[in-house]
Amino acid sequence: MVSNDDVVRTLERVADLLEIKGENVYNVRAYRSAASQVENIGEPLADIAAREGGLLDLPGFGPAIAEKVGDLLQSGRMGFLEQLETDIPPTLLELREIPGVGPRTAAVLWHEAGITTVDELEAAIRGGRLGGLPRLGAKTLERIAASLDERHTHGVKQRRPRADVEPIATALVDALRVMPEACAVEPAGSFRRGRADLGDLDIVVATGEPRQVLVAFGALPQVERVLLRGDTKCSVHVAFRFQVDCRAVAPHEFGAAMQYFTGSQAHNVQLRGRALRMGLTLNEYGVFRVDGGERIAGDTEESVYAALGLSWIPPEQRDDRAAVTR
DNA sequence: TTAGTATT
DNA sequence: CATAATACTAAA
Repeated sequence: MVSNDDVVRTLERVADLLEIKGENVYNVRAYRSAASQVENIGEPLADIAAREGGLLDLPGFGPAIAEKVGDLLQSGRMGFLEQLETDIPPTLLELREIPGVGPRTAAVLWHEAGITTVDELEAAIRGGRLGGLPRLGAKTLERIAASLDERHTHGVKQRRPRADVEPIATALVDALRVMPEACAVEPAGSFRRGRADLGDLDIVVATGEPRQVLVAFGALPQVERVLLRGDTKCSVHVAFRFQVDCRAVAPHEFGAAMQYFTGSQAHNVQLRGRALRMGLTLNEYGVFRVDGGERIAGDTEESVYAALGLSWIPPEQRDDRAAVTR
């Protein structure tokens, strides 16, 4: 019995391999989009496939993907994926998990250096035989080496249960709120959306003195290490080497910044697509008219949604099912 | 100036 | 024909 989750994982694997293969972005996107549709369906795909219209009724499913998923549901296998896996070593997918190595770099390592596994990459870097590859300069190799070291000492970066993050989030937010320069402080990201597992924590601070606030943030007692600090953002590690990003924004941009940093990514893409269809553009600084560039919203989250003709959507519902299209 | 990666 | 926008770094 092939579950919907199995289908999602298979489609995503196909997309990842196609991406390394260098397939055109729309083709890759089609598989990702089909996967995300399946994620949001409560009903077993096998039932949908069995009735009239079948899988073609699903948004994001055309004849090509419907046929391949049909194979998978019937036989538990997808010939197309198996063929891809013979063309492209699937171990390349593990390379992509190294920070700084994306699909293009994985492809270069494979084609130009015959590297298909993390171990081979490590050996090649230590042996200094990765010089002169296209787009792989000294700095980039250094960064990859550092990522590999981090992987050895601390393992692969893992998500934390919400209960682990909650106390530290509260402490950091409270500490920021005490600062006189901070006009408003709110956690954003997946934390604000109420997710159970968190990859990192985003905190947005409205302030007229970003530098002061970010320096003070980096000096808080909960902070174990400052990863980077600029004029708009300070990234740190707290306990468990959990990453927290503090973002300083101008007070009148707080609403747009909260909207952007709360996400989800899929939700932001939908909102921005809707904005374009209305002759508007949305970014983390506000809502603007495409022609003229006049700013029409962004002080508050409500104003952002209102400018797009929507009522405010609770963060918990900001996924790709939120009704923002049309 | 362009490419690639990362971020929501 | 086809889902957004921005920031940053390194390479060329």
